[in-house]
Amino acid sequence: MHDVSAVETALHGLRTLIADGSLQPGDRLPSEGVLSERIGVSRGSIREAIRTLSALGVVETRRGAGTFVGELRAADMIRTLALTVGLLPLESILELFELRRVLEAHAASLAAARCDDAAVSGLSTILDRLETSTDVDEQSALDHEFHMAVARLGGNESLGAMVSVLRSRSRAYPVPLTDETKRISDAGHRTILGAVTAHDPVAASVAAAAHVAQSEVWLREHRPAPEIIG
Amino acid sequence: MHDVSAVETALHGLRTLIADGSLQPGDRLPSEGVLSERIGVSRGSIREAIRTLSALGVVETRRGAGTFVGELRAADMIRTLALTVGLLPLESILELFELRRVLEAHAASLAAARCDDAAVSGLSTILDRLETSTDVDEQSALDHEFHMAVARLGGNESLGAMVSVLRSRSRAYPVPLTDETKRISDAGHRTILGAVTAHDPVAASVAAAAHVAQSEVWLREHRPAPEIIG
DNA sequence: AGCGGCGATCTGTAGGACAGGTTTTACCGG
DNA sequence: CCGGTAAAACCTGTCCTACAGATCGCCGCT
Repeated sequence: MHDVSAVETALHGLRTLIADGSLQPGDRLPSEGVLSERIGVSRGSIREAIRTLSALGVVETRRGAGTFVGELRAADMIRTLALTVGLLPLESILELFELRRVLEAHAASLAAARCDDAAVSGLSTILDRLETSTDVDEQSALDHEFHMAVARLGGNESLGAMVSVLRSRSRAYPVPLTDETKRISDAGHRTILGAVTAHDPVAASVAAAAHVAQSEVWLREHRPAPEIIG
Repeated sequence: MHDVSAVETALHGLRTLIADGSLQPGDRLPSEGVLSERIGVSRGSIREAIRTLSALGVVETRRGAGTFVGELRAADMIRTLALTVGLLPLESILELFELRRVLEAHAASLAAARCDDAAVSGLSTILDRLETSTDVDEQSALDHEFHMAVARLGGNESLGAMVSVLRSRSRAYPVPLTDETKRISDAGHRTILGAVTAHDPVAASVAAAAHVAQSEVWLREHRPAPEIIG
């Protein structure tokens, strides 16, 4: 056994404080100075350990106030992937389409089972705006909004977060929107909405899977160059 | 707009270097000293930015040698969630069971479509050992091994990584294994293997979903206290 | 009691110093 | 010319000090 580095020691110490219940969600961590003294490593090492936990969504730091344990919700941690998914090459994105297809299909089926009239009305409004929009960026935003609304209707926050992460990167590889593709895309949205409105989970699932698969086909055909996303 | 912090500046700089292709997977980053001078922030801030990317699986550091861009594979980044999932409370785990059910079911259907005789033989061997084992830890390990083997058979590395992450935490909330539960669990495994062997994707999917759902039911019934996992 | 200000505390950042690794270079013997 | 070894250059890991800027809390004043 090689000896453990100072940052690893700090990380282990912090993780244990949270895992054993000493620190509950929302609690403030001891100050960096105190932690430094208690764990026996320098303040810099403590900070690096906190950075690690912060990157993973476990804690969040407020300057001047302190570092606080996060809510420890699965969705928060899944969302931390968004930053890194933005760096993936096209091949990896295509690999992730399989997850996206499965999860969006499931979310659509849940939405069909659970949605109410207000939700249907909201979805319909989004599609109205999307179909009449002429601005590409707006179309992309509305498309994302529609799919996220469907995913949220499923009622599982982690599922929504996962879909959001998977979708975020696809937008970095823009498929050129011709009249033809937009027509097909719009029709796909209406099919999903129709199945959700009819409370038909199977139809909704199939429609969502088909819609995602269609996007994947376009992406494989065009293989656009990546755009850097802030 | 408040001004951007030094670490954020460093993070943005590093992220851009990777996103715009200046740094390819496997490449070595400029040394911390050089980055510090080039980006215009202190070495400490550079290190914190690198820690962030390291925590997310984007780069990896080797002492004395340098920091290198990772392979930028989706599976690697998904795996970084394992550390944080280990801190989630039971409620979050139950929420994640929905994802697990959907993804494992899909993985099983893929496995059924794609597996060969050697794979079936390997899976069967695992179950043989699992069914005759009397050691709880060994049973847990073999159970995990079986499910991961099935997930890998799906051929999608990201899917396997996701299933692995989702499963890793469940093991921290151990359901007491009675003769009854073990019998049901073993039968579930055999059902999955049978469907996979028969190349019946639908049956495999249903069997896997049922198996995961059964685990969820047990977990909801017993609600065991968490065990801290190293 | 309410309020304002001031001090204590905390994070953010910079810079220097050194230990302990790794890689490259230069030198020397064959 | 080649191989091997030792030194030098380089890099990350860690600690220390110092100070700026933000935030919080206490105390005294009205």
